[in-house]
Amino acid sequence: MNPFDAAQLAPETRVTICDRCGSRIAGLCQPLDAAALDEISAESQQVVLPAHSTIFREGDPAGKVFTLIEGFAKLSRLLPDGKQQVVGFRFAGDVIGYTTLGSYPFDAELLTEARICRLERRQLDALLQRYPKLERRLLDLCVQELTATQEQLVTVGRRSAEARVAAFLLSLVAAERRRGTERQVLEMPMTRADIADFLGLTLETVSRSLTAFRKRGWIREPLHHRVELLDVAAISDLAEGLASER
Amino acid sequence: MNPFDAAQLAPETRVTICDRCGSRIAGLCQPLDAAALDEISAESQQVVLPAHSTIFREGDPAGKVFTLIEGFAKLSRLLPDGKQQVVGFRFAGDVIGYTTLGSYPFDAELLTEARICRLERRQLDALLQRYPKLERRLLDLCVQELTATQEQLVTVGRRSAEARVAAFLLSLVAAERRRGTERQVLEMPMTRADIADFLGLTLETVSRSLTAFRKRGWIREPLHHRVELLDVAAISDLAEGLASER
DNA sequence: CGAAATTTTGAGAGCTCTCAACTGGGGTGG
DNA sequence: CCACCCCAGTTGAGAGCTCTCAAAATTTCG
Repeated sequence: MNPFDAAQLAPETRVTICDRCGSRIAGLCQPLDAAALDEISAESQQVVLPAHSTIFREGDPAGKVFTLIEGFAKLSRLLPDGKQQVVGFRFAGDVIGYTTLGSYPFDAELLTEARICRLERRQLDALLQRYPKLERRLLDLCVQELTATQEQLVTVGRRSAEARVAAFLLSLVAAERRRGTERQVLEMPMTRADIADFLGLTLETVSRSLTAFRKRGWIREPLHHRVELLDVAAISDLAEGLASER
Repeated sequence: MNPFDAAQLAPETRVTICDRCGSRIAGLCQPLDAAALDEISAESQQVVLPAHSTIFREGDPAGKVFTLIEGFAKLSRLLPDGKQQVVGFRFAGDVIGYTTLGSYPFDAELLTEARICRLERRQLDALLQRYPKLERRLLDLCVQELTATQEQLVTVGRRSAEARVAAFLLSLVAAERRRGTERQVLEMPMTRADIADFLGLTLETVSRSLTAFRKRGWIREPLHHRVELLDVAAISDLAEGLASER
């Protein structure tokens, strides 16, 4: 099931370099010097996986840690009754699957084809011992994730349907900015259902909200899985809960 | 405003011991040896604050880190339109206000009178350098918080009103267990409004749910701010989204 | 080109919110 | 000491937002 266990890693795809991960993006290795990068590179592997691959499932033993070099991923939890809650989307540069728990607390699936750097958890732990800066970096990333998740809790708990979708669009802009590239047309590889499961809505409600934004001239979807924000101010006001007095 | 800046700390309240924090509860100092405890004790202070004190506010410079020794606290964020989202409750043993960001990302208020251990952030950072185990401990705590917040996201995003209240009651049991003490009658110092702001509901809906549980014989509220779960199985089933086939 | 998946749109139902009134307890001031 | 007020909680009725169910339109992909 797990593509990493499938031993289908052709030598060509097993690039042994990870020192480019942190070039423009804020990856795990960012604070490391050249020597440390060499060491971590020797122990990590890069692989390219097709869209919709499963990186790991909730409950799997948390034996590996991943960094998304290129592409998009979705982290989600499943309820007993089958409903899904997306706990976050991940973008190039993000670390996925680091936990001090024994098993992963959520599913991680790719939304697009992606390049991923993977590292054995016990090798990472050894590196943490050797490079204290790395542990600090991990802590920083965890605090950021925690803050983002709390922000998402505010969105889901206290905003109207349209305000949630507006906040989601703004989070795409923030992620784009975090990656350094600031394009007009954003990539939005998630389906309406993914967005709905992230925002605590149904896919129909998400669709209606996006249609409403389009009709108001706030957004444009020039291509499938692409969106351009034409009126960021209006979208921000809506996300903040201010009536559109504009 | 901030009680810690008010310099009203009488010498009596400035106990310089923190080495009892981690006795039965899982505080920050848990992994430290006696020597380290002595050092951290010298640099931290214990204070007792009355109920409803503000520990810090969202946006305040994050200059101190707190450990709740005894009592209950509420962490919340405020939306521009005045609505509040409680991002978590904190119990004895929990660390509050550690962030790598420059300022606190939420308000922290006491629900009850509480004993708190406080430490300058820069002193903590110095300790982190000296005791790597401490940094590891902080990372563990952050991962735990993150996992709990994601679980809360599932609750708020995907469960019905009664299921959310049921999940909240179960989280009280889990917190009680985490503290080591396992009593029948749980302390529940939060108001209906606090619970509502935690669950993304209104206080009326929370009240109606609790009344329904009481009428079904699932819970009992022998005193103000106390609750006893009489039918944990039924409450669990409801929280899981299973219809009460029981 | 055809099948499957995704998205859009519609109509009605239902869950939760909003607004409101009432109750009970605790503190305060006359 | 007691009346009063304020706050927390409860309960009720109606409104509204979002969900559910359904079908059509559109896009993707084999």
